[in-house]
Amino acid sequence: MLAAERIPHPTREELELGAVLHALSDPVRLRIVATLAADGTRTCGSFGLPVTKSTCTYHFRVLREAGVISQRPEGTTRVNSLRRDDLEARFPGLLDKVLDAASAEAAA
Amino acid sequence: MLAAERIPHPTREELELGAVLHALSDPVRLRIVATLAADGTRTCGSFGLPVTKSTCTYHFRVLREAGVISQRPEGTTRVNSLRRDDLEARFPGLLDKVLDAASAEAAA
DNA sequence: TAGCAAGTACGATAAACGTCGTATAATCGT
DNA sequence: ACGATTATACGACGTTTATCGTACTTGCTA
Repeated sequence: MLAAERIPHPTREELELGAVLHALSDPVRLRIVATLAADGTRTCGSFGLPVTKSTCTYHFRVLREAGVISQRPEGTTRVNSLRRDDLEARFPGLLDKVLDAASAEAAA
Repeated sequence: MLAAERIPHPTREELELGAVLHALSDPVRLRIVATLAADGTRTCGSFGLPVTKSTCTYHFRVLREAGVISQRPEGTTRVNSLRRDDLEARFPGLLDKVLDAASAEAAA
């Protein structure tokens, strides 16, 4: 049964600014995105997030449904990656500035 | 009674990315910000927003408390303006990219 | 094949959000 | 002094959000 093969992702054209900004406005999710930006692809469990597994699932789903990340099943895990190209195509420069802002804030 | 003279605004240093992104993630508020960006300073009532007055008050308050706009009482109205400089100082380039993204989305 | 590890599904819950309506305050004109 | 205008305050309301715990599924591996 390869049902998990079909995890729904919005297309590039379907990306909505409001949903993206909302997805990025949560500290846990912003941390996921920043980690992913620095470090390529990661499984869900490898982030050391201060929340339970089910809450993780929830946050990854919010990010995926907003089109910020994509998830690909691989064995029992899911490999996450940033949808840099799609975000850049739809909202040029936005992701980078958010990431800059996040590290600027962390440095303060 | 000049109590209304002291509307609380966060300082530049107090701006938080999460709060700013959340403030910008609502369509009504994003429209307020876009209008303000295009048009300098405006009173609350002059936006033609599709919500009641009390909801307007609410949205302007969210934007002000996030540090996105400032409000200055003037007669019976409040004059709103974007806190461009503070946002730019704290999160360089962010506001412009969000505004670009908003108009890109509107054009699609 | 039996167990383990990684995630998901689902239900519960408390808090926050966006909206409204009504009532109130502050200021300007007349 | 009065009314009109502009906006806030407060309470209500239904919805969404972020969180958890428990139960389940899936695939690897010993």
